[in-house]
Amino acid sequence: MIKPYVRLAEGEEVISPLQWMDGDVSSPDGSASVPAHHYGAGVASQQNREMGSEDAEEDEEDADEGLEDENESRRRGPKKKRMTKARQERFRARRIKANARERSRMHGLNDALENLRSIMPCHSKTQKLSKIETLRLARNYICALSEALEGGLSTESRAFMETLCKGLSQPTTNLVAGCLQIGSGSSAGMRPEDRLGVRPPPNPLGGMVGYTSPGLPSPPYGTYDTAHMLHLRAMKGRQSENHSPPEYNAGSVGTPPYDGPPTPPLSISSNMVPKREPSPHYPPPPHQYSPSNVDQVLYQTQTSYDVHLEGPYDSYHPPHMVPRQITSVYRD
DNA sequence: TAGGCCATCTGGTCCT
DNA sequence: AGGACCAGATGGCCTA
Repeated sequence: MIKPYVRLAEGEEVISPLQWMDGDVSSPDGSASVPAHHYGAGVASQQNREMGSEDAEEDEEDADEGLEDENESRRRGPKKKRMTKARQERFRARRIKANARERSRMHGLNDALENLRSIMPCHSKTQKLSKIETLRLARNYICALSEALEGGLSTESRAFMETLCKGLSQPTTNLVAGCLQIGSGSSAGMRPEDRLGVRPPPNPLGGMVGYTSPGLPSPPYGTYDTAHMLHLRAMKGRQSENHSPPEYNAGSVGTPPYDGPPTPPLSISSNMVPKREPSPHYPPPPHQYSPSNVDQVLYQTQTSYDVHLEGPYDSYHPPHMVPRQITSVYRD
């Protein structure tokens, strides 16, 4: 199937769906006619409504003409300019340019997000964090590092991990936990391009082989929130040191207290321990590769989330979202 | 099939 | 007038 949205290479010409609709070109990728609606965004319908074919527009104009004249004397403000053909052309050209700019703006935004992903404590090219999770993790990372810098938190502590994982979906939490676990372990068997980038915090739990608990609470659903604990700790720290990160200053002006998404609490006891039969992807056949920490982490990430949630998934983070294409990590 | 994520188009608003 | 930014709408892709 043809992908309607393809990020163009530099210098590649952007073909507008407007041109497309006019039948100027066959399709963006040069292939045979792809329906205009493949450009999404209700483009076809919206365009028909707002710009549409010249004929449709002229007809509409004619139809509105009477009404306009009738109301013209009563209406305030500048007189609406008649949509001449020339104006339509200009409008169309402007719209096409604006679309291109918007595309490139969004690409720039995505590039920046990609840069952000690349410096996250858990970075993998094969398992991309979603935009929202990237931002949340970044925020947590900054907070965690701030606390570490200010001496209030060891990068090897559970609290660091908790701060890092606060408000993240469980799959992302698993991934982060797994990455931190790998940090002190070997990366044998990993492809360079797939290596999970592990930054400052080494294994927060002292290099345990079987990472069984990220140190997150496991209360009954809805009765406990790590944010509370962090908040309390921060409050306590502020009393003694008075230099908590802004986020934890309850009465601080500016950044409001962070209300994480309604992610169900995590289960300490079983968060990273698969409880069901191994997936067909793990352990791997010996002739393909030998199991490594990465495999275990990926396997755990794949298999743990659907058995450890104690409450309903929040609507933003169903368990399947974050570990995308995870099974393809070692496939050629 | 549902739901999340994503890219894109679009019109509105603000600014230069 | 035109560009940047934003949010809403829409439809495709992907996974469970």
